[in-house]
Amino acid sequence: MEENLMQISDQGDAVMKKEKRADSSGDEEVAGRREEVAAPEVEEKRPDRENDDMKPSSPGKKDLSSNKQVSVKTDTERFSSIEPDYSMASSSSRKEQDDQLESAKAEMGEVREENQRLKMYLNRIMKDYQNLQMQFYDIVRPDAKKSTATTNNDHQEVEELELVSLTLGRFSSDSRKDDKKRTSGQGKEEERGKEGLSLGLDYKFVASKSDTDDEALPNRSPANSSQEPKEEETWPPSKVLKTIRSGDDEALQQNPVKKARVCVRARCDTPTMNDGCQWRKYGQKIAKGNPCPRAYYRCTVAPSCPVRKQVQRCAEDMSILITTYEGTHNHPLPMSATAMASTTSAAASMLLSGSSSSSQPGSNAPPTSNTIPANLHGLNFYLSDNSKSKFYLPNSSLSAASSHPTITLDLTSTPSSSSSFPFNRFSSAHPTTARYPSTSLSFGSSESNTMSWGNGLLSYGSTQPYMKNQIGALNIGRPPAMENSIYQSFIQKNNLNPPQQPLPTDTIAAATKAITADPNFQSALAAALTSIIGAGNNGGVTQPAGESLAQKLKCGEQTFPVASSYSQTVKGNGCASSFLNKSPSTSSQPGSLMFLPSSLPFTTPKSASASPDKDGEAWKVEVQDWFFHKFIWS
DNA sequence: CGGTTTTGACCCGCGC
DNA sequence: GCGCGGGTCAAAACCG
Repeated sequence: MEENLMQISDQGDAVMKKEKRADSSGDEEVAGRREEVAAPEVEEKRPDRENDDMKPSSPGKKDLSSNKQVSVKTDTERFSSIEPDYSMASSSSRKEQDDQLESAKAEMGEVREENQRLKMYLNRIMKDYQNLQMQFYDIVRPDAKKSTATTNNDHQEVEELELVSLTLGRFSSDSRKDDKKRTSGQGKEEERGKEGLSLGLDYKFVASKSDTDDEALPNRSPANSSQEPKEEETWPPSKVLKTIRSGDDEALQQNPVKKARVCVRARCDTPTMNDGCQWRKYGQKIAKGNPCPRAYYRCTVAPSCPVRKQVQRCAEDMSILITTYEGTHNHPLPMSATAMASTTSAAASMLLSGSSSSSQPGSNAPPTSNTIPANLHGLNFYLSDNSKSKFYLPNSSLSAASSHPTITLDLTSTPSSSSSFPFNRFSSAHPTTARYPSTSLSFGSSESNTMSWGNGLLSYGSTQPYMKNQIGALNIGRPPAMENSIYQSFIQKNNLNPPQQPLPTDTIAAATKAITADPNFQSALAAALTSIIGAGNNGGVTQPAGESLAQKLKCGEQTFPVASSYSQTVKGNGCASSFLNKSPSTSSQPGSLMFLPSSLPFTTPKSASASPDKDGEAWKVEVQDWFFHKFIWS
């Protein structure tokens, strides 16, 4: 699975590159070369061309079907105007030119063949991936459900999950109405987040009832189940659009009922971790119980942006930086910032969805794992069954009084091995969140936490400009030299096997996003690749000048796996970096790694088809490992 | 000079 | 009502 998916990505990348190359070869590269190489021989080729016209499939000539051939002709004709110049050439040089033309054509043919081959690879890999994903669901879901019987619709539903709504923007919902509704009738049915995800990669569940729901509400009564489609129907895009139009900013701000916060714990040597956004410090306080001052920042990307963050060192471990995000950006974000923004938005939405149900007056239902996915499902997020069961809500007694429900993303866990990572979780114990209900997510990559985000928390934006942005959200900045050195020193200090790739700077975001994108991975991959390769040129919005992407973020470093099977098995070298170096998207941000799939090794897909035979546990571990490495190291 | 940071004052919610 | 603590404001200081 791990390798398979990586290969998918790499293959996909390669294919896309090839495609691009092939496509461009028709009009640019090859054409250009033709101008240099083929043109001189045109005149000489004229008899041949006539022959070609007479005998299109004449032996000895590469049959370059389609546009390339046409293009050659066109060029040939175009260059026929300079024929007299070349008529002066000697017969030997003509022969050379002829050979060059032949070689060029042959090369094009090879490229074409290779392209076809790679396409076939990609298709095969996609199929493998699908199969593996199904198997993965089969394996993971039982764990998630435990007592819940697995339905036979899983595969169907998995396929349905491939419908990805590609939108980016604020998605505030009329959740309060819904909440009221739900409160009265179906406490567990909250399916909408309360806060829109301005930067979230919205995965919209388009298909019919999802497996998530099934799993999310395993105990759901038939009546509830019957209501579920209704809930789904009450969440059509039109509603979203309406909400958007009506200005959910106002709605959000006018409803301070619960300002969800996303707390990110990560090991960070720098005063603040770089999430790609521009922040201005507007205050500092000594919080009770923590000698370290808490700094208050607000987003300055847009003057009216309501997003704020608090940064504070952990009292227990000064190396841990606790960053708490609050609010939703109301503006386009720099590419480098979309990841964190999406992450926090997703987490916030999760939290709101989950907490709201439990906080409903009269609702005795604790925010069990079942609740969350259901809530998320309706809105922008979708948690599959497995993730539901593993979603950890330590505080089951979310009080309605809490004004700041907090979800914590713990990136501080230190994996001792790829398969047994400590599951660091903390919640209300944390000073910043002590007053509020909290939800912990650890990205340290224990099985549960890793997969808890594994199903479509985030999806991919469809709008092209935003698509770029979203892809950018997957970017993993390559740390600058200084940072890298710090990281390396850390690795050395801890006697760790240094990874072969430079430290990803947007580790958190990348991990989160990638993890959350899992259920839609296939379609998203294709779309993203298409977008990236198609766009090719830039990474979208440039990094704000205030902070360099990789400047500070050194978070989650300890979550990096050591001597992973991934790195060893897949490729000895930094496949990610190798791709990334080639990535056209890196132009806008030197040193930035763009788009997650780039991290995937580009190797033969053999492991993909080989892995399905693994027993459940080993396979699961590998999957986890893959996720971990993929997201952390990409 | 404009933007950012610092820092004391102020506001507000909550608990007693 | 009062005190506490969190959060924000805004003037001054700082910086490039």
